[in-house]
Amino acid sequence: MEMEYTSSVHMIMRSLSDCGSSVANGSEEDMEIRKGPWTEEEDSALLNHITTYGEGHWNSVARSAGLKRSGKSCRLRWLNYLRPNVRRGNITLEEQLLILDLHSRWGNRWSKIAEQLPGRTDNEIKNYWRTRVVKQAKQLKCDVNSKQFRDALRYVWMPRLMEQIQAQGRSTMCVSQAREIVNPVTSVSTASSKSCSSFSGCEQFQASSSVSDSCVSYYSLMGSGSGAGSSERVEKGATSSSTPFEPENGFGGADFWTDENIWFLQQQLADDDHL
DNA sequence: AAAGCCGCCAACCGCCTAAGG
DNA sequence: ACCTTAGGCGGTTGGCGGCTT
Repeated sequence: MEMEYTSSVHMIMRSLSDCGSSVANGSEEDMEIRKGPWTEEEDSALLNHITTYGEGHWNSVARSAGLKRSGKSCRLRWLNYLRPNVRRGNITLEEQLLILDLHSRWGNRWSKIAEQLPGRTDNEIKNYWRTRVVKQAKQLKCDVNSKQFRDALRYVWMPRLMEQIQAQGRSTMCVSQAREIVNPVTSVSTASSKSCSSFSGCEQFQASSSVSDSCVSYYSLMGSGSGAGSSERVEKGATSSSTPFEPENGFGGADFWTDENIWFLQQQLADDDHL
């Protein structure tokens, strides 16, 4: 990989010197930096260039690919869209669970979280968090950073998510593993309505900590760590993607934050207030 | 059918850090 | 040691499309 990168750099430098004169003699107009949505032509120019010379040295890439874009813009377009194995479309329940869990551990470290979800970009995870989770926090009149909301996520949402995952009839091995770790005494299927009916008294969860570990191991168990091998690109608006998680019935992409679940959580928060 | 609203997401912006001169 | 540049990251925004009235 490292060697590949080095040789790519070399090739870029060479291609740069090839087109250097045209850049040097370019008019002011040519130097204008384009902004806004990328065109198909730009995409293919960037893709072709990276396919040939490799990634990195983005300012050089922008110039030598003949793009009137900033290096940053090229990098972002590559990472978030053109890169092979980028997955777009609905975040699966399992991914939601993992995001919630990792966020509880690492906070807004989006790129770090994204590393644990192969094919997902930090941008997508960040968007998910802001458009779904933060929205729900507002709806619940909670500060997203408050202990109350964090506890709600950990002791109510996450077990509920696991229930729903289980309800899909998939990943039973992992869910049972997670159940063991989350609550060695009480099964999660009852946890959401009993042991998690109040956040107080759930300290043993914190002590035993980790849904995280189970999530991560779950993810690798399901084979996502391999990079999935699928390099198809999903066009804007498309929701399908061939992921190890996606059930045939399409439920995997379903939004967990349903009215029913919000109502449920509100009940839990209300109960908690009364204690 | 049209207008207004809202949610989602692609892309930009600004800041920070590391590397190189 | 300092300055400059590039890359990376998180926050923010603008536009598009779908939904509601």
